[in-house]
Amino acid sequence: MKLSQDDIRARFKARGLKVTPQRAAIYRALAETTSHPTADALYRAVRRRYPMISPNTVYYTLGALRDAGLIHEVNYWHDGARFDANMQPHHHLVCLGCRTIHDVMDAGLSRLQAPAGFRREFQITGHRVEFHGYCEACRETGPRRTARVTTRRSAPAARA
Amino acid sequence: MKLSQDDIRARFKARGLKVTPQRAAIYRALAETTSHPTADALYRAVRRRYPMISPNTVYYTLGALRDAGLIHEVNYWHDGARFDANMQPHHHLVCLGCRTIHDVMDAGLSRLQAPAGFRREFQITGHRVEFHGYCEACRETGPRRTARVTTRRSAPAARA
DNA sequence: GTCATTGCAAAGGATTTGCAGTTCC
DNA sequence: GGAACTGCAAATCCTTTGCAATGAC
Repeated sequence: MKLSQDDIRARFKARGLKVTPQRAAIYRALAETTSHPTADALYRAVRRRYPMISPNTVYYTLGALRDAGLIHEVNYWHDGARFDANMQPHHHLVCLGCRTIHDVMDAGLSRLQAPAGFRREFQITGHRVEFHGYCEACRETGPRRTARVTTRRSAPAARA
Repeated sequence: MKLSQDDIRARFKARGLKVTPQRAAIYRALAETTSHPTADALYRAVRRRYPMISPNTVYYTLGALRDAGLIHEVNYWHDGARFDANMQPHHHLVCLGCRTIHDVMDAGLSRLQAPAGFRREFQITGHRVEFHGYCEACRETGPRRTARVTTRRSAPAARA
């Protein structure tokens, strides 16, 4: 989506974000692609126009935009591959507070289909449903967020 | 799930995997938890019983178990946080070949509900559906796999 | 005996931190 | 003026690689 400088300015203001050239460039780059880039890819992209920009700024900014509700972090599970020996079809519920992952067995969810258009264009092999929410213990604490993007360091050690 | 040494042996054999103590320990640790641990968490867990085990072995073994179909890699998207400026409710289709992510707008998918039991126990804030498959270009090549676990290095640079 | 598997050591690379200087409001 | 933001440099830590030794079949 093409955005004017004023569009961006207005969106930032509406969320109480300071407007800086770097920040606008990062948001613009993300808004104009549908490729779901990583933070690093955005860093590289924006650096073409702002060679001085630092990784720090990109990571910090993405965290700020996310917390402001201007962008989505598509996958919270980027803290490393996660494994599961349960081979029955099932889905997951992730607590956004403590990041615990619960198994959801539900036959109905396993019968979902992608829209017809995609079924023609793609060979669909499966799907997965991920519910998000808060467990009882985390209900009051709200989302676990830092100013930065990732949660790797603060994720609880999985008990295996 | 509790597994006897023989169970494990049988499962490995059935898939043509060599049986080694380390390998069995890794699989056992994963089968006995529902916590969806990371590779690193499993490394730490198994190391308690096999202090000599190397990270290499754990990563290598997880890749082998996954390729053999004995375990699932729950989240392929562990190659870093990915972002999206599209704030309308939507879902995703991931090509398992080239890792491209496509947006799927479908109102029906957005109305899914978690099973009642979970709705009581959790405060559900949303959900996400992720379809997996192969785009036309990748249809013949099959899954992109290495012996190892991650795909970080080989993921295509997102165009932003 | 052969080949997959393992351990060790070291490299790689994305992400994070501290901090000082700068910019926006 | 003050708080938020930025850049720089360095550290961190998970993950990967090369290679030689080992062990399963």
